[in-house]
Amino acid sequence: MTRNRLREAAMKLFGEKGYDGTALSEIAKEVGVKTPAIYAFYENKEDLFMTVFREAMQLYNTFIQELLKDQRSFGAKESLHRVLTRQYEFYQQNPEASLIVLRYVIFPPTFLKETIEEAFLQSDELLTNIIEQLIKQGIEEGVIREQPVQLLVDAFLNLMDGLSMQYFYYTSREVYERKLNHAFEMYWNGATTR
Amino acid sequence: MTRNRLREAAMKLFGEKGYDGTALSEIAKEVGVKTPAIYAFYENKEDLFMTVFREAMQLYNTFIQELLKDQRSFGAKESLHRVLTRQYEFYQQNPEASLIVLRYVIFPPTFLKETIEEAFLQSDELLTNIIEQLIKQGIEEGVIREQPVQLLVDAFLNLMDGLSMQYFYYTSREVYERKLNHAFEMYWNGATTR
Amino acid sequence: MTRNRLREAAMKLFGEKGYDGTALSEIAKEVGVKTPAIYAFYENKEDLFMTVFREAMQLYNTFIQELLKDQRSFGAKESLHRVLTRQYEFYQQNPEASLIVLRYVIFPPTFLKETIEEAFLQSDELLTNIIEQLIKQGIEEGVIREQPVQLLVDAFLNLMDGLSMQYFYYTSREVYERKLNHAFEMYWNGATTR
Amino acid sequence: MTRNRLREAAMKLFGEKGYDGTALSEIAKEVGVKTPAIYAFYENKEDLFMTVFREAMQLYNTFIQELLKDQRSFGAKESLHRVLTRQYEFYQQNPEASLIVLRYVIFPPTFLKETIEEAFLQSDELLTNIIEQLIKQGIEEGVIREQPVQLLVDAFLNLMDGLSMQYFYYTSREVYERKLNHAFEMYWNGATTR
DNA sequence: GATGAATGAGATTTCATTCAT
DNA sequence: GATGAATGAAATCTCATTCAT
Repeated sequence: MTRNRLREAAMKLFGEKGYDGTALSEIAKEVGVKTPAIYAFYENKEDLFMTVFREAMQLYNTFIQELLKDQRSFGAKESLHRVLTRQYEFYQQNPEASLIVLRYVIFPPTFLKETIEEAFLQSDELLTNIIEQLIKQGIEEGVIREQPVQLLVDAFLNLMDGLSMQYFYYTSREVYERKLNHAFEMYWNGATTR
Repeated sequence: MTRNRLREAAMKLFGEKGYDGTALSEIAKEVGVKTPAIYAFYENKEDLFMTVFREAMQLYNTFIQELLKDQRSFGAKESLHRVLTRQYEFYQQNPEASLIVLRYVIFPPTFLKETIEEAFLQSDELLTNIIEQLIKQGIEEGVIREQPVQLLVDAFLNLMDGLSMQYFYYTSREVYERKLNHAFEMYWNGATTR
Repeated sequence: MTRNRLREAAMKLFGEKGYDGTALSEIAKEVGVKTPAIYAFYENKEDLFMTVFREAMQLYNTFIQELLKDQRSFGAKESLHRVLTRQYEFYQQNPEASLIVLRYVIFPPTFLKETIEEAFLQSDELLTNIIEQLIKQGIEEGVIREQPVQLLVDAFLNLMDGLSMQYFYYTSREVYERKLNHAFEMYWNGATTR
Repeated sequence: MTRNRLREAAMKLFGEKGYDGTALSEIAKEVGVKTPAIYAFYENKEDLFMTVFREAMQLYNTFIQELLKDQRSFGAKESLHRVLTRQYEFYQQNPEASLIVLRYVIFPPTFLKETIEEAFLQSDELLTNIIEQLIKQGIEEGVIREQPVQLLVDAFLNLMDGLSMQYFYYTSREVYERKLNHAFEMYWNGATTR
């Protein structure tokens, strides 16, 4: 139990204050335990961090893999829009994991720059594939205008990245939802046949 | 001189390794000076950081203000596209300042969360105004289809944010330029009259 | 144990060399421990000092309170003389605590001027009351000549203060005892009926 | 000029905050000059302190020597009382020097314990002599009762020491003057023929 | 599993002092 | 005389980590 509570506290604090900005003692205190207790479960700070990061990354990966299941059930437009809302839901339901992923993908601590880049490229690739399929589906369906797939994919991924950043610095829910819908609407305007 | 070289070294290191991850001794060593020399020029670590952050923020603000000058000289489409390429140039020409702004706007050290948020909201507002004007101009010119301005603005800002994030984790120049152009093309498809 | 030994070493060194003149490393070394060990028991230097000062002050207060118990058992003359000898004994048996009280009552470190003044005024008041009672007792007994009580109290307290100072700069035992007895004899000459 | 202003600032600060508690930079700032300027006039911190201490000690010595001049002009009672009031005046007119003398006679910094003890014993001896003469004069005059001179001297010096201490921890003027007069009155009661 | 005690390494900061200008 | 720049030494304090219990 303590093991998990430590991991959760670490996830929260590493996300909020960063790896160097978080002392093991803070994590221990959050759990109501003394610092050395951490070493009963984790080899050292790095190990705890890696555990946390892996878990966050895995949650994120799972989320992306689940995007696959939805696919064929809806039309392309709804599917793409759902990708955005589900990303949004994921952020809301896993705020700490999301923060970790975002933070350390952009700003990895020196000692695991490479590990993180690899881990992330994988899920980035998977996501790219999913989007690509949805778009192809849309083209097949005739709702998306015939045009280079990469153009549509790049733009959509860009849209997702923009929304990710905005999620973490605009706190207001309404503002964010408006931005999400506006961004998608414009995208769809550009993508759709008319 | 030393004062400036310290500031530059600090900008580089705070950007790369974060506030807590950067020791004053590293900054001093980079400049070829002993740690206490820093205190001849800056009150303490926080002061040095704030100086660095303010400078970076000011460079960024200046960049945004200069976007204004371009405005009427081109058509709306070119103007908007130029906003993106100039942002790109700014990142290339001021890689350290950009990194600082991006990093600390999203992940401020606890002790200056508020200061940073304020500072950033200002330039965000200015940027929003500029984009809004360009879009209105485009509507007047008849090249942008009549539709709610906020829709167009939100989507464009989202696009810029997406590109900002991508700039810092896709190192390849070609990939980035492709993404920039694709994102803009899709945007313009959605915005333009046809 | 270490906690107490640190407190004792601190009491000794703070008394001898002053707050600013004593490095935590000296205190640690005296106890045979490394400096950071101090932080396992005391929050910081100030905390250690305050602990030490409070303890010294409390020893002193206890000493004063115990003066009360003696009271009625002897005649006024012997009682007053005993006050002096017991103060003397207290200094001898608690040389470090005495030094701390004396030193920091007169020369408090800036950061606790007020705390110390308050703490001291309390015991000063108690002492005043005790002396006052002894003197009234003496007047009742008829051994002290009828005269304003405050006159007798002020003079006696002054005498005690004088002896306190002298205790710390005349090291010789004989000299001190002579001075004590002379001072008291003269006092009594002035106080007594004849 | 700067030399003197530095000495004055040092006297004030060394008196208030102690040798270790006073940074050269504070002294310099008080004078409106940068720290290294001090080294144009004084070899180092110790030198500055010793200059200050010597000056204070010399003022004190001068004061004691001037007590001699008064001597035969008044009766013994008035002379002795004048010793106290002049000591009081000295404290009032030279608060900083007095504080220095008092502080470092009781609590010398380790590096000049011996120097200070010597310096002080001299003036202590001189003072003792003066008091002794006044008392002998009083006995000759017949106003002081025949009794061992040392008894009277010890008691009087004790009285002076008590008043010195009290001067520095009772701030109120009225209280101090009352205490002075009361202490002397009692002393005189014990000393005088009746 | 958990903790108290302790430490080594190192971080920030202060300060007396030097030196070239 | 005075200062700006710099430093060595050292002080306070933090923190990850170890180890015996």
